[in-house]
Amino acid sequence: MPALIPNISVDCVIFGFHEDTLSVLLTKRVLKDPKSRKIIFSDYTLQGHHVLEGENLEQAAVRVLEEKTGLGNIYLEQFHTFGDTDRLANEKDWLWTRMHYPEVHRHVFSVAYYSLVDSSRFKPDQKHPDAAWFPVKSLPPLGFDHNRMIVMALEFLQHKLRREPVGFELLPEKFTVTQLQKLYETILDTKFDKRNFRKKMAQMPYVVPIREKLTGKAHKPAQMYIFSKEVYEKTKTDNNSFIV
Amino acid sequence: MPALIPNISVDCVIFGFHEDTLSVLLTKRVLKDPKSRKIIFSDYTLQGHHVLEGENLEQAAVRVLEEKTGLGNIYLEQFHTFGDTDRLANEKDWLWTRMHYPEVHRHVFSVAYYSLVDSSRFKPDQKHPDAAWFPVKSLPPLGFDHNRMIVMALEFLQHKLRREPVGFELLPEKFTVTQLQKLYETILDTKFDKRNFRKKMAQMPYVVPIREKLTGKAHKPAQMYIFSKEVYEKTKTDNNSFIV
DNA sequence: ACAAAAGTGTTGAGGGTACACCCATGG
DNA sequence: CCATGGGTGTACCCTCAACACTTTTGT
Repeated sequence: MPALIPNISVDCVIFGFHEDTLSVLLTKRVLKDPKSRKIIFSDYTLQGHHVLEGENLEQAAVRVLEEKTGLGNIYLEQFHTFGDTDRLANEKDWLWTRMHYPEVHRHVFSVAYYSLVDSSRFKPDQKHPDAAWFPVKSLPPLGFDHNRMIVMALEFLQHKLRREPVGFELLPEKFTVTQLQKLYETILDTKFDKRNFRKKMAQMPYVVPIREKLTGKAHKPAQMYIFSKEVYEKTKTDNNSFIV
Repeated sequence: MPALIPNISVDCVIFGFHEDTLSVLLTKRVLKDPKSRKIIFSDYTLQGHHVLEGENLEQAAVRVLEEKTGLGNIYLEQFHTFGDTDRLANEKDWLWTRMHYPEVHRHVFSVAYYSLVDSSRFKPDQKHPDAAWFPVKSLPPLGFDHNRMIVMALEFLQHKLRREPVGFELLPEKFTVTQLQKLYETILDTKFDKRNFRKKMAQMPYVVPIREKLTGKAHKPAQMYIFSKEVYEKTKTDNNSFIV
């Protein structure tokens, strides 16, 4: 493994959607006293790592995703770079950093990405025991400036969602209209009329009904759809405000 | 002056608006053979510089603007960070960099900002003889990956302009509706109906008519307006798609 | 008087919003 | 048979787009 660049890192705000809730994937961080093994503090952080020598920025983000979740081929978008000198002002963060990465500088610039994951693809278990989903609305104490990063990532996601059909990245391949509507309502923090929402969908050629229904529920089975990226690319205009 | 951080720079895409044209402020770059003083090559670059030790990112961008144009208090917005390993792949760029900043690394990460300037505030002259405005539509040969940066900056500006009233930053304090319309048409590359455009303006309480008319032209004098940031902040909603 | 840009209202079409009931299934 | 979410159509309003002529000045 090449050396890491001591003053540049990437952080990933990984969004997932479960049970009508938008969540972020966080990793538990624990600092123990090296001698007594007593826990000095513990909190959570985003998935992040320093960029390696000879590595492109985006490669670094992809690598972080892959290492921390095992997932590949994920929607990823850079949204902001954080470079204040006081990013590591909190003594806890500096202590932790020095302990784990002694070569790292005091002033680290972090390029932040957000990514959208079909959360059924990642259950925190097995090889990634410290990762867990937390609802955006009730986050645990976070290290570094990661609170600010999540808030900002959410704003970027909201803007993006209004302009382009990225919501599908958060759903399983096959989904129902109600699932999609819930997703939009949750992320944009609004309510939509069921009939009007379905009318919108009906106008989008890239939301394609398939010969399958969601059965097993104590009500009428729901028609399932897939998102066709191919149709979307062919039919999109620059005029596409997706919703609202 | 503190040492510069050898692998992090900021670049500023400075937009100005003159004579119904959107322009970018570029600086002439010349590389001469140190012995013969013969010109090896010459082209243009954006305004940029490395971040200094102990300096925040945004501070660095403000400093670059101030040093290169003498202007302060300018609209500034970060839009993307460029970090490909081959950013300095072009031999010219590497040659020039080594000559002027021997301490700089081969892999430099550049945080790019765009800024909007009332172009009447900066005429390239006096203390900044190498800076000049170039229409976005006809740029000279550019160094580094600055072409890509400008293209991307323009896309961000277009999105921003549709959502928020930032166009005023490119105009003098007092302006006419026609000037504003031309600005929107130029940046968004469309045409608007004069009457419909004026109706939109009339609905915006923060575009305030003043007791002054633009005289001296061989036609009916035009009403002048100012942009009230104060009124805007008080009346804005999250629902503000500004134009189109 | 003429050129040149400023300024001004109306109409029609389309899209968005509001709203209530029946349907198919599992338990 | 009942509870649960799935699925459907219409009427109104408001916003957006299209369109042509008069006004005021400088030369």
